[in-house]
Amino acid sequence: MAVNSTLKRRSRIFFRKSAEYVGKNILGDLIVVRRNKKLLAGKIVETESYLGIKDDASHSFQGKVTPRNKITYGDGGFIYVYLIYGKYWCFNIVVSKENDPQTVFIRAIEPLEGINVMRKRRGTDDIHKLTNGPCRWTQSFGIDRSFFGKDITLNTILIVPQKHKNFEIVQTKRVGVDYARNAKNWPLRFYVKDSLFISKR
DNA sequence: GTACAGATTGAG
DNA sequence: TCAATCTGTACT
Repeated sequence: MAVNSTLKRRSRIFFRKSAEYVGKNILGDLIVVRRNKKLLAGKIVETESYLGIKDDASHSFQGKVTPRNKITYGDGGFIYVYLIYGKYWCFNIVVSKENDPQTVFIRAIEPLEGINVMRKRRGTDDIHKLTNGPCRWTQSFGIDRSFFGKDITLNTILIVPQKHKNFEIVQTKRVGVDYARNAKNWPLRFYVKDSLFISKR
């Protein structure tokens, strides 16, 4: 995979679908980041969907708007990153259409290219600990506030669709949202069955 | 201006 | 099991 090549990628039309649809259908796809002549790539193996206004685990529950989450009310296909615990970056793709603030949270990746860069950034050689968590893979891929608002259909960061997906999808409740009253048990976490690269629990 | 929670991680 | 670490948000 060359740094400057044109890659087939998921389009605006795809990201205007629902969070459940996108969350399930990007499993097995590749995520590619190309910056500073470096190419990093991996297979998406775990996602969660957040349904927005009706979802009390979502940052935009009941139509709440803040400077931080405003972008989730915009068009699908843009990136929403936020800092958590003062040190980690969480990565989301805004999906659906304007004024419907649904998001897809990417929780884990299987590393494919740029593995030595990832090892250096993470400070470990263990390939299973580079990208098996929502803030671990962002660290490996160098995702930070500079990605906020980026268009995921352009060239810096993009999703490459894969045709042949020979795996089963496991669907469970989401991680770390027990504070949600109604939505905490909604089955909106999706992962590739038997993948060695999903987050623990 | 102050207070405080947090879609996690890593050490113990 | 539990503290790190600091921004965004809500409050005075």
